[in-house]
Amino acid sequence: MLKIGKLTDYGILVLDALAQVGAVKQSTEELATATGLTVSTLRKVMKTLVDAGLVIARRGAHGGYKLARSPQQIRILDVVEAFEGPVALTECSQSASDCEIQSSCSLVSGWMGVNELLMQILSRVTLEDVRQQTLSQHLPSTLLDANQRIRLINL
Amino acid sequence: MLKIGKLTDYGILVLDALAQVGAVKQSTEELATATGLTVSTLRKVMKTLVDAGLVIARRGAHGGYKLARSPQQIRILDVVEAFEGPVALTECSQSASDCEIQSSCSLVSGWMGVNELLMQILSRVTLEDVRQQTLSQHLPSTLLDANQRIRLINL
DNA sequence: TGGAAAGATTACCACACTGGTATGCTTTAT
DNA sequence: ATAAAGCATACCAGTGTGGTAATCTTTCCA
Repeated sequence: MLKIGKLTDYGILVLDALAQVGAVKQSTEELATATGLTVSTLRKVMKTLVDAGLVIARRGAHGGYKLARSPQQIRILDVVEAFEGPVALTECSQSASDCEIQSSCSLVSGWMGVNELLMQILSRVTLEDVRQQTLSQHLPSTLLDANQRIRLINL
Repeated sequence: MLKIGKLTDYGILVLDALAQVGAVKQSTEELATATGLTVSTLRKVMKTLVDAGLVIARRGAHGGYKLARSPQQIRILDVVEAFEGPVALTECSQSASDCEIQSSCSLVSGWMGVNELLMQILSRVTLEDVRQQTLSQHLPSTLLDANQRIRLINL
């Protein structure tokens, strides 16, 4: 399935909600109703978002959350890495040292390339792109045919 | 971490081993020693590979496995989908109907775009690419800078 | 034609991870 | 001082993954 976790998805959801209201601070309660998440779950999400520096929190009375920077400056990669850790398709792409299966090591650099490609994609898509749904319009599947592989890779 | 499962990794490993010997059939035992996997684990991997039509099996005495087609014709996407099922970053990208959290639905088409992008990448990288490690040479990270986002997306 | 070689099928289990929830602590404005 | 609000921690159930074994079926060949 190659999926991201639900928490990551929730993270985007929250960021979207925060982007919607601009610079206004939002409390946990407000975000809960805006996103449909429970307060408990939200807390966990917010912690990750704050730790990653994507959201700024203000404690105490009249506190709340707001985006640390504009939606155009928030890369999907940042969000994914905040929740899932470093993008590493295989164990080896993460720490090249502790390979259990020796023979697989010959393939490591091949996987690294794929990994790199995916990261390039995720780092080029921003929260704003996802919010505005611009990607799907720009990407009819007929637009890219098999001949364009080299161009895509060499860009 | 956004990782693929170990079994998927093993799958690539096996395909690599099969590619190495060309048209010669390989038995489970031979593949086990070639890959460093146990026979039991291999059996599970082989079933998936055969079911997906990536590998052809011949039963009975003097049986064995061989690639169903050339490494250039085996897309990484095929392998990933064989082991992981359809690529779907979020639940919604898979079946748009059963959205639990209503508000998230506004973001679905945004995610679909990202999903589509990833699939495009994975469908353009072949087993041969990974084996020859051509990707990493073609992809110094300096080659793609932030300005090229639009070009990548519109390609 | 029977036995050996080889793949196919099924089932089971331990472990880790994810998602969800609750409980209590610390900070800050008024 | 007190209430509002975020922070930290811990716990638990369900699920998925990876690993392994036991048994069945097919095919070749002596």
